[in-house]
Amino acid sequence: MTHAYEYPRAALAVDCVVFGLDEADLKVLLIQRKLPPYQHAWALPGGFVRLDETLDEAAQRELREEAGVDDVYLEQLYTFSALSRDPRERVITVAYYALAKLSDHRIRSATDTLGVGWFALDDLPKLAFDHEQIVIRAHERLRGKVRYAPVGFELLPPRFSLTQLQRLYEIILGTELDKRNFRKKILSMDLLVETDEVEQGVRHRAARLYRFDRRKYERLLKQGFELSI
Amino acid sequence: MTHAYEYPRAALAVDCVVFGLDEADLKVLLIQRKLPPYQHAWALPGGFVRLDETLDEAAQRELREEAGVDDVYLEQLYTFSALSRDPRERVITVAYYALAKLSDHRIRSATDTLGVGWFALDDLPKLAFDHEQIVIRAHERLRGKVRYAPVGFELLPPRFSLTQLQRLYEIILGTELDKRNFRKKILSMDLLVETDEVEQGVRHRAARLYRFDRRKYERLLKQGFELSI
DNA sequence: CCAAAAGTGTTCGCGGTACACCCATGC
DNA sequence: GCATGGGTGTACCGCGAACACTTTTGG
Repeated sequence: MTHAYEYPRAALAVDCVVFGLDEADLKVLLIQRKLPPYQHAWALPGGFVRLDETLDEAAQRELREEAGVDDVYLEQLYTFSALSRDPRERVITVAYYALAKLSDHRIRSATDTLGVGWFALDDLPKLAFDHEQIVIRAHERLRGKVRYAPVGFELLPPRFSLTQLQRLYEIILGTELDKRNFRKKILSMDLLVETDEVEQGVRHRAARLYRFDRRKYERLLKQGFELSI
Repeated sequence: MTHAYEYPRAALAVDCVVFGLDEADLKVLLIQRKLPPYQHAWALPGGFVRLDETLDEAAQRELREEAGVDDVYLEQLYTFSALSRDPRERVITVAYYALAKLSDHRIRSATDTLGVGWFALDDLPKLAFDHEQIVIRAHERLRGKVRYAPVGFELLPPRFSLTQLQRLYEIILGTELDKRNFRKKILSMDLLVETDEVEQGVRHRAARLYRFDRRKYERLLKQGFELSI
């Protein structure tokens, strides 16, 4: 038997919502489409899945090829299947979201795109296909996840100040947090290690830098510890 | 243009983990395969997606056709894409999980299955394909979700006793709960309405029955209320 | 009257929250 | 010396946790 199923098949794609964080905003990486449909419109990086790769691999490949993004935290989000989400034909897309350290990425445009850019989440251009919905879903997931899993660190450099970390939570959760309470809580979890470095190039007192102790977190996880912000 | 993409395509399927709850156990609905591969093995209900239906529709249709299950809470879980998860050819499957009221369902077997049955989650037979992994993932999701969303009620009859509800949480979370604390907490949320009915046919004091006030829950949600068990 | 489960309150300790001032540094 | 953000402690309150006995009902 060569085919389990001989009916016409939908095409299968992946699309990625790559988040990045700067001083003030959560940003999303978009590419500008070179070809129809939605020619010249901004869209999520993504493309069709090949027969010899898993979905995770397809997502990573597309990020690399289309945006020059590599080595990011990547997680499957949801599979979108509305009947006419692609005007050409039936295309079902498995959406992923990724967390990138903005500073890391010399993002670049690829051959089948016009450009690549970071856009503030609350000021996105009009997007191709159902990509706006996908971004909304990704944001919801990130908001939920950041509270009980240590994913926020993926958006920060390896060494960061407590103020940076607090701002991360404030931006993602959309709430203000009390500085003293935040520090007490975060430090009491005992998952941050104080380094001997301080912030550079600021014109006020430099903040101490910390790093996240992933090993310790994994150890605590196995003992039933549950992170919660 | 008829095709966005002319390369060979993976087949796309859906598979459903249907949970049900009895006095003592969380159960999963399985069907016995009539045809190869994995002939006679137990498997999740599921099948290939048609071009004219969304994934949600495909999942509902398969549940109806293969197991006679209708009108259940259904939620997309994860898309599985390991290269040789199906020995015939490349098949990617979108997994769903469903919550059914055990009493409701006169489950029945369909023409391309040998039988249908409920199996205790911690005593499953060997399953076809990667279905065991899918079940594990579904269970994790249910455990997580039940604590901050009112999905447990989907497993209970419309009117239930507090003891039934407590047992539900104990079974899903795998922990014992204190009766007095549980009642205090649940009732303080003010989401259960006391009915004037009591349990029938027990040979001890009959428990009062409650129902979940979904309207009120939706109203509170909009006001920023967050359920938490 | 006996077995079985329903139903009910109080105490204690911890963790969340509210809140304001001094300190270090660069310019 | 001034502007800017870094860094710190305490008091209060509410919620979760621990814990045992009486009541109701059917058989």
